[in-house]
Amino acid sequence: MRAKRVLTDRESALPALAEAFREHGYDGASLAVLSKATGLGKGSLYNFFPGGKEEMMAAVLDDIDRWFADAIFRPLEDISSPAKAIGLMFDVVSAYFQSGRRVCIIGSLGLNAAGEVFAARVRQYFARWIGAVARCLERGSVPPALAVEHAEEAISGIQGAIVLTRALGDEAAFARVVDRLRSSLLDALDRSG
Amino acid sequence: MRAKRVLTDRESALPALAEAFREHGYDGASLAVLSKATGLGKGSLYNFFPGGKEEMMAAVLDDIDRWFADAIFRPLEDISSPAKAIGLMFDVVSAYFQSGRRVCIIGSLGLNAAGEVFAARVRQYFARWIGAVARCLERGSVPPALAVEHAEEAISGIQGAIVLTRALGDEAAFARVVDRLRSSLLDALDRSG
DNA sequence: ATAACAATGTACCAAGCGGTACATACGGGG
DNA sequence: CCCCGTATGTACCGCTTGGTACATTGTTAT
Repeated sequence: MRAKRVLTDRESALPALAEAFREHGYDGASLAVLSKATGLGKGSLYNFFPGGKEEMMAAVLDDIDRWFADAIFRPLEDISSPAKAIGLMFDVVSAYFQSGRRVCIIGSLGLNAAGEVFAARVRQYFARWIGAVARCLERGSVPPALAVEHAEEAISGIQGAIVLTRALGDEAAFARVVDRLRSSLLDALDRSG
Repeated sequence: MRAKRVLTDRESALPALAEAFREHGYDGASLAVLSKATGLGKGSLYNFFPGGKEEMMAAVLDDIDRWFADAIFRPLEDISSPAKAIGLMFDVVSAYFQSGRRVCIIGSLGLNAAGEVFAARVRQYFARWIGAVARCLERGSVPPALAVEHAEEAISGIQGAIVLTRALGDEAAFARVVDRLRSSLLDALDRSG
């Protein structure tokens, strides 16, 4: 049994790390915070992540990438009906961001200098997401240029909805904005299909 | 000459402080950063802002509030043509955020735990902005409920455009998203007027 | 039972943090 | 010209930071 020889592996610490980075940002998430969030001492943390904070954040980003690929990008390709795929995406995203209470780590990384180290990953995350949505719209006969524009509108709009919801402390605002985005994309599919 | 008796007053330090907070966030903007950004030593900084970092940020927020009231909210009320007022707002906002290169301090304050102290101001900033846009749309005969929804769409969309633009490092994305928002609001005015 | 090794807690480090104290430099009003 | 309050640089404070070192534990294979 080589695989499960350890009681705790770094994988199982990722969700707690992600939540800590989410709530405090990269700067604000001190090792004390990360230690309390995971229940792991500094010794264990540095055993699993020899590269320190930066490696922890990198692992969290990898985890998020994997999750998005599975839960968002792949369905956008696989589901035969583009309208259904888009609708599902908004549902899944709303749940993931807990109607805007939960911050998008990657989006907020791009906002200040602390995240510059991860700039390439941040860019790739958004580019992949926009690309996936645009390709899905194209499958629904939306012209390529218009598809990209709608995809940008959607991803940008979701990020804005998170900012607005956190600022107002009003989850209903998230629902309103996201529903409007959903309608806009579905309308585009209707008109083109 | 009572007014100009001092060589440097706290007012003149505000732009540099704002830029520092903008680029590094509240946590990331250490006193060393703020000192270098303003060219003032710690002595002077604490002479002007006895309350330390928190008072500096509060002063910056006051300054921003004042600027928005003058450059955004008042024109939204005063300009007789709602369509012109909305168009101007998007122009002014695009310039202010430098097509998305510049972060919205207040929006990003809401995103992590460091900004919790300022939660009330953050909420007020967004509520006022949405209110001003909504009232302007109502002046153009857009029904109240729809006006609020469009106003939310605009403010939320602008915040999202900033996030997206910073993430992609692509100012053109900001222009595309914001133009789309502008059209959406002007269309609503057209349909209702 | 024991050897080998991963996992962990603790002590420690230099550097940086926000903030304070204070002696000095400065400049306008008497 | 001097005086007094403001402005400023510097030294310093206690504390936290990210990170390291290491001795100890716990587990597993032999």
